[in-house]
Amino acid sequence: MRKDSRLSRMLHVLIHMDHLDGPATSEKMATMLSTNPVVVRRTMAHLRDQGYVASVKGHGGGWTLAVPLSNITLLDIHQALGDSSVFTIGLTDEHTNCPIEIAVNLAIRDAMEQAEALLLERFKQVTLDKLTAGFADFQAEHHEPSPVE
Amino acid sequence: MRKDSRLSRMLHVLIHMDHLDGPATSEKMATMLSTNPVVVRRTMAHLRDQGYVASVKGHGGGWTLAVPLSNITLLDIHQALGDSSVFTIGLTDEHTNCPIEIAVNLAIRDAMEQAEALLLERFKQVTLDKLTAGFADFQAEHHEPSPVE
DNA sequence: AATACATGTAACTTTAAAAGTTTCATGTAT
DNA sequence: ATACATGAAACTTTTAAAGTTACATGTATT
Repeated sequence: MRKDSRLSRMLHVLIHMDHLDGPATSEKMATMLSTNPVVVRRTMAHLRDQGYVASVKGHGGGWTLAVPLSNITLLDIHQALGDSSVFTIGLTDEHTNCPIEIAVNLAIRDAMEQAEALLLERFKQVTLDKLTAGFADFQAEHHEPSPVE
Repeated sequence: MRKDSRLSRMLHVLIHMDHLDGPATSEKMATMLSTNPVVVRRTMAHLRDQGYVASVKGHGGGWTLAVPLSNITLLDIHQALGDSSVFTIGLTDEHTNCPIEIAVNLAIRDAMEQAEALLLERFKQVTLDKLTAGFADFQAEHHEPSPVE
């Protein structure tokens, strides 16, 4: 089953973006993520729709953070990507009238809902600025002026 | 992403098997699950390998429970199916040397491990006999003698 | 105005793992 | 001998993310 690595990728680039002065192009982000610019634009579009980043077309354009990292949680990004089911485990036909099947699905669903609630709660507790808080290097480089172009 | 419905399906048939006198054939189980006998045998093979069910070839053969439902938990079956990752969320290249990517993956992995631990703990607390404990009907029918063939 | 650059988007193909299918070998009561 | 049932190999199908190709749209720069 193919894994959804969008959350991991987006968090990665968002933090890098915070270390840049100018906008980041899809091309550069794609190189950073070992992927394609179209995949980057497609995924970043979700974050733009929720107001976390902004995009500018044309020469000198690209993507910039619209909100400080301290105001963005893992949950925010997870939900911005469209909170599809986080589990590979699925239930069988939910329109069944077999009491056994209903009882089985109820038990599995209950456990999954509790686990998902915990996952989202953990995601909610972490803002993006905290992820690299342990790395003094990154905090020092943070917003350091540098020549562009 | 295609969901893994094996756990749901196997729990369903295991409980039905407990209500039967003779062995259940892959054919009958497939009909019950709206699928194919080969899919049933392939999945049931995992449970047989772990000793939860037994299979008998030839005329009058089929599948039978090898352990009482009260001795089987959801976790047992989940693990018997091969405890692959329960999340659709994946991490990016784990062999990276980018500190940001490492920090991001660490945070996501940490949350997922906690959530998975809770899921498995919930699975562990439920034995299969408890799933239909609320249905007096099923308990009454339980092991009732009935003519076969 | 022409050009180079960058996003926006449509319309595909590829990928991975469960699920589904076909076919036949093997084993076992009657 | 026969009918029945599992075991297993060797496929195809399914699903959504990922990857790709191609082009339209918009915007600084010269």
